[in-house]
Amino acid sequence: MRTDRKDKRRSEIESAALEVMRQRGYEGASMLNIAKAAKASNETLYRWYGDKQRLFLEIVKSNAAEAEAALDKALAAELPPEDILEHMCKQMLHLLLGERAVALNRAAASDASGQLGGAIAKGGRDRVFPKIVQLMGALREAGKINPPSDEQAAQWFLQLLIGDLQLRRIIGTLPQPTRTQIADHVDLTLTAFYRLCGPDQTGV
Amino acid sequence: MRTDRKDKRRSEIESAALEVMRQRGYEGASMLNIAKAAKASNETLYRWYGDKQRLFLEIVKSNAAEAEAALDKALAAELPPEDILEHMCKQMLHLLLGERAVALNRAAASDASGQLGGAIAKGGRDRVFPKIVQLMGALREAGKINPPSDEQAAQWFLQLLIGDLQLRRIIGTLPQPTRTQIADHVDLTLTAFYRLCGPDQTGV
DNA sequence: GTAAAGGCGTATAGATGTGTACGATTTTGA
DNA sequence: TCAAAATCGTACACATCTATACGCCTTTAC
Repeated sequence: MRTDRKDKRRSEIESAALEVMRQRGYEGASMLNIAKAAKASNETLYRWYGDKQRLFLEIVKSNAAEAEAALDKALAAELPPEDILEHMCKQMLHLLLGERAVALNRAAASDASGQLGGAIAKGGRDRVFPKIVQLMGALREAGKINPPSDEQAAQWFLQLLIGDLQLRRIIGTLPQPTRTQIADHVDLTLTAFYRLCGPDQTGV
Repeated sequence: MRTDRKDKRRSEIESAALEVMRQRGYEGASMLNIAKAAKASNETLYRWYGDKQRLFLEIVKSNAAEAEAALDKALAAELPPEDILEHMCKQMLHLLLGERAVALNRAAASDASGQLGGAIAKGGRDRVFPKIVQLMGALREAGKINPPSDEQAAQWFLQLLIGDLQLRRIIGTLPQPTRTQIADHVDLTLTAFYRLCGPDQTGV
């Protein structure tokens, strides 16, 4: 199989895995079910991935790579930092509350070994947080915020942005938000964030 | 079996179920494994609960009842509302980041039907949120905060308090916090919260 | 063009889970 | 005390999953 065809096949299989997982949960996403859904042989799945855990590990990794690229693109834009922040808010909410991330987090919650969770953290929060700290530094230097520290600002920002939304998505009590809902939530978040970290704070 | 013995047995079985779930995940927590751990017969488990999902539904319900009672007790204390708030912070963090709640949320994340998640929300957030709104009202009347609305204050409060801590616990990348860590986080949360909603806000 | 490699579909052995059944033992209730 | 009910331990039929194997067919490499 040529490299590009093989890459395409891998991504098809991984999409199928996520789709089965979405419909039947991590438990129901057996290698057999995934193979059927992808019209692949389970022998191929075992040859390529070894076992179910490593299959999902691969998915986590490629998902993290995509997400990081999207964020980097937003961060590299030639815009004032407050516009970048707003843009990043929307992107992160779409990413974190979308079907893929939700499915992967569910898989991680189902995985008693903690390997999937570790991979998600390593490819996700651990990579993203420093970038947000940097962005906070840029905002501070632009006089937009005046937080106790950039790290503290980043932490508050993330808490206000995500809060328990992701968890509620994962346990299935919150539907995927529409673009409008995301925009509204971003407005609220930014209002609160600038109120909390704005430069016009008394007693800082 | 006398009622009190039966209640005790039920709670033993439910504890065993959570312990097996903690060690082997929702997938590994089969009725057989739970029965072995509880030294019960699987016939008894099926007679009492019907199936695995309903077993965990029962656990969710009894856990929610306990949690609500604890919160009510804190809320009913004869203290100024800001002391009640601080007390409630600690209690909620202990509750939400403790082994029981984490295990149940993992189970809900593994449950494709969404029933467990629904039960958790119904017994948890849906009940707790109005109480926090009420507490926010008391804080506002006491002149401690001046938020856009009590609901908004409650939402910001919850976001600042919990943020992504619960999710990180659930995917296994955050250990159970110590009492000291919880106290520190409560301090930070309250600082941020009063900064965000305090009465000395400009431009409210 | 042809041989090698690899995927597909199916088959398989072994392990495990679900839900039920049944005798032996214990507990309950009168 | 004694009969009824319930639990325990074990067994069972049935289904499913894991991981591997093999023949068939397509794709790749030379």
